[in-house]
Amino acid sequence: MDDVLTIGEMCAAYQVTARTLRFYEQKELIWPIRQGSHRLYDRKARARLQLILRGKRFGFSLEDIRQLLDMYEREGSNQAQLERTYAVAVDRLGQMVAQRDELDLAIAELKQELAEGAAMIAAFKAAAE
Amino acid sequence: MDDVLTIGEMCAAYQVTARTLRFYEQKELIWPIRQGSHRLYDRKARARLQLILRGKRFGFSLEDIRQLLDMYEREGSNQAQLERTYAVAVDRLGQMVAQRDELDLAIAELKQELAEGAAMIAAFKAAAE
DNA sequence: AGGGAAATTGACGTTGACGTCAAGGTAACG
DNA sequence: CGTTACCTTGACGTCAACGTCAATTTCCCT
Repeated sequence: MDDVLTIGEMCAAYQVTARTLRFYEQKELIWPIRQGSHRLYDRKARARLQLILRGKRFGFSLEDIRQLLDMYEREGSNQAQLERTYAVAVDRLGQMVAQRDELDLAIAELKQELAEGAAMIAAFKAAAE
Repeated sequence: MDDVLTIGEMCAAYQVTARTLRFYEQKELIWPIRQGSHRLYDRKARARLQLILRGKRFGFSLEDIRQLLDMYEREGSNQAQLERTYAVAVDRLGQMVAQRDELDLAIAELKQELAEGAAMIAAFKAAAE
């Protein structure tokens, strides 16, 4: 109990499967310690996993996340890289807002159709002649 | 010019590729007229395509759309089927709302991080130790 | 020492919605 | 009649993010 978790404990703790953890490792998103052939996840690895899961909630792809993590792992205080990271985040935010607006629109439309009588029914009826 | 469009004209008119149209046909979403081996899209086919594209904007899967279209093509005024269609739409609306709420939350979080200084920067720095 | 639980690597499978050739058929224009 | 543009079918490829075996180790407990 040296502040490291086995893969099974990680699964329980973060609600992910072992396959997922190995997959992230293969994709170079995380590097657990090796004790023999077994994996052990220390604080750093767990912090990275948290960020990965967080990034996913924000809708970043795993590749986006890898790049973001890499930028910081490599040369944290580099101003240029810092700005690029910021830009990536702003960009993603823009996408998210756009996506939400579209979704809002679609929701409003669908709601109205449902209110107007019968879902897409009127529309579908029209198509069926 | 008998109120039918060739596949190429359809592509231009609806901003889809020929592959997409053939794919929809293969999935039994649309049935263009055949003139020899060539396809011709009449008003009905075009109406169906519009509905398909519309359904996609609502986030329905092609399979959902096929089922919805089928229900109405087959026996439009069947009360049971009508209710099932309605239920599908309500269900989908629920999903959309849930998705939007999640998105709103994520947007708020990301915005705050950006405001707090440096995107996911603080977080990523922490992970890099 | 034995035996079940937990881990390992490797490799192929899945899902959805098409993309991308390849190898022709056909139709319209001059 | 030729050529060029458009169309056809068929089949395999792609992308993301894992799932699902299978065949072995390795660990922990009694």
